[in-house]
This record gives sequence, structure tokens and C-alpha cells, in this order.
Amino acid sequence: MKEEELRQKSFEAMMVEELKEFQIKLSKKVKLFPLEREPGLIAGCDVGYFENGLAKGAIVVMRYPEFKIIETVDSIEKITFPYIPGYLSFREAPLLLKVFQRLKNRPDLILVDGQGIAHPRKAGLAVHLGVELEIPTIGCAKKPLLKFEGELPKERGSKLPVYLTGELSGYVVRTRTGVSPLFVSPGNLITPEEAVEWVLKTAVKFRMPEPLREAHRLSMIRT
DNA sequence: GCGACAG
DNA sequence: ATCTTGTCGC
Repeated sequence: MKEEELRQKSFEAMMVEELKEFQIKLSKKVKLFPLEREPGLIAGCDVGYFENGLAKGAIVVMRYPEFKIIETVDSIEKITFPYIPGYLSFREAPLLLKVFQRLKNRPDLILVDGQGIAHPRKAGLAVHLGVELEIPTIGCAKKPLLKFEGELPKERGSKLPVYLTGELSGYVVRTRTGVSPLFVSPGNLITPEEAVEWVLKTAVKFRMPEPLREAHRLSMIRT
């Protein structure tokens, strides 16, 4: 391993210890309360990566249940914080929060491409955004961060609970029959069951919920 | 110590 | 995330 890489590794190890404390404090601010109202405006957000450390944060707001896009905002910027498993929010949240500031509409619910409380310290990207914005958020990841047990039936709608030290943190959810499941957990201001409910209500045609699909598509376009 | 590890 | 070929199915 090169000199520079070793130096980078030790730098990360130092930062991680402080960021871990931040995550623990953040997780204590999470409120797993039921939604206060039926979401009429649902947003999806994602970050796409390009060369030279450039990344594009994209947010798409849709009207439910028509799934009509009423607003989109995005921004391309250079991201320097590295990807460290368990610390994704420190890489993506700053950019997404900045893009959120330019949103004219205030979503009733935000779907996030990443984990919610189904995280080693209950501090996934959806938690970070949800606590910061004080808007209900759902973590909707394509891969798990926590271990789970059991066999998930192949039918759409089937789910398995995911626990962290005995506490329910989220669910593995099949949004389409025969496709790989999503890992759903609350970010803030929503219950685990409602998180699953709204992921299934918005994933009507594909594996990913419509708002997330659109945000992902937008984030991939380099303009 | 070893393996696992969102995007 | 990105790289990377063929293949299965609507």
C-alpha cells in the first residue's frame, strides 16, 4: 500500500471516531411517530457520481397518487468526503441539504436512497436528512447494512423484520414479485410499518418507488 | 484477529 | 457508486 493511502487511512480513523459521536447524538433526535397527514407531495432524492469527484444531487417532487412531477432541483458539485461504510451521510447529506434549500415546495414525505435507522448506530442518510429538515423520511436501500434472518417469499408485498439489538429497525420488502428486495426503515417522523406501507404505495410499476426512480435518473445525467 | 461493509 | 457480456423475459 502506498504512503499516501496509509496516511489517508489513519486520517479516516481519526475522523470516524468523532463522526460516530455525531451519529449517536443524531439518532437520539429521531421520532418514530405516525405521519401527521396523508402525503400529498412525495419527494425522492439521490446522488449520482461522475469523474474528478463530481457528484450531482437531485430531488424530484411528485404529487400522490398521480405520480405527476411538480418540481425538480439539482446541483453538480465536487465531493471530497470519502465513502466509508456506515458514514455515507457525511458524504451525501451536505449536498442534498443544499439542494433542498432551493426547493419551492415542502414535501410531506421524502424517500431516500440509503438506510434510515436500519444502521449500526441508527443514523443512516435518511435519519440525517429527516432530523435536519424535520420532514418525514424513509430509508430505502438496495443492499442491507444489518443482518436479518428468514426466507423472504417471492411475492410482492412480502416482508421480513430487521432487528438491531432486539429492537425493530425496519423491514426487508419485496416490491415486485421475483425481484430482489429493498431494505426499508424510518428516517424520522414515521413508523417502520408506515415506511413499508408508503414504499409499497409508491413502487407501483418498478422495484424502486417512482420518486426515487426519477431522482436517480436525474442524478445520472451530467448537466 | 477475521470478515462484512448503504452509495 | 463504477467497471463490464451475455442472457432471460415481457
